[in-house]
Amino acid sequence: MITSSTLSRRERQIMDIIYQQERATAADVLAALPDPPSYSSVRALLGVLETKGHLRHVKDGARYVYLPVRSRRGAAKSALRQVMQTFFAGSVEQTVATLLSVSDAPLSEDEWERLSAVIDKAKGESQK
Amino acid sequence: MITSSTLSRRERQIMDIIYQQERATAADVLAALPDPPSYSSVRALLGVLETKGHLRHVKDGARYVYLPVRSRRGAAKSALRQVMQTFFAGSVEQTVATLLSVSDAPLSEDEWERLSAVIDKAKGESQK
DNA sequence: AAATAAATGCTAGAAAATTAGCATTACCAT
DNA sequence: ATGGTAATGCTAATTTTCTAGCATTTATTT
Repeated sequence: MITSSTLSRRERQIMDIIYQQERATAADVLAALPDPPSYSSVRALLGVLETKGHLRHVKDGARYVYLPVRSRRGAAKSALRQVMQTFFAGSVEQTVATLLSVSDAPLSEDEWERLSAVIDKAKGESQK
Repeated sequence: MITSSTLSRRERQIMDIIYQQERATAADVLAALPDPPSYSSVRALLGVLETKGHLRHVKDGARYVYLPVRSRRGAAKSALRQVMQTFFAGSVEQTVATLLSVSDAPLSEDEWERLSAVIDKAKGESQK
């Protein structure tokens, strides 16, 4: 299985950037990397990630645009599951509670509404 | 700042294990590591993590029990923030929605209750 | 079509992470 | 107290990761 814990430090940084941007060229990745290495290094790492099956690329004119092989949603679920297991002993409740304390700005009335709606909807789904 | 993206692969695995168990000896970590290396290797890595300031240890009889320097809650918040940024463009709402689809077993009536309570409580807090 | 710019393919070297071994020290049961 | 067990300290070697350079190919512009 492709779990983030098999990725090296740079590989993980790059995967995060590409998930965040959905798609990215070598130059995009370079621009977003902390302590950026050379352009060559970035390309080499993208090649490694492609070989390992985490990325694929499409051509856009002269250059490659890299895309994650795994869907964003799938990767997100794994990541959340991982955090939930590591820090909250698998408790959805605790995880949500902490999540609510994480956002920078307090949520607006509207956002609270939508959040409640999300919960109700999920609740409905689960009881079908 | 201590962000998980500065940790090497093994270091990250070890930190996860220790956060999950709250505290752990070298033997505990070894037992929990995937593709476990030798006992010596684990001890060496624990030493590195301690030098870098991520772990500390207390003595328990003959051996060291390692503890995270950073609080579990603090580390959890960072981890969640990171996932939220990477996969959900910072949207609490979307993150919660996905989180609800992650748990293995469907939530019980009771759990839904508590979840709603968590939301209401957080909502109350934010409006003080 | 040619010149230029910008991308890739490939290879090799440097740095960091990971591993293991051996000597030594600390604990515990008898 | 002492013999045995189980831990640590330290060091060195291997492996993996990370990096950069140069040759080549592809696209674009004039």
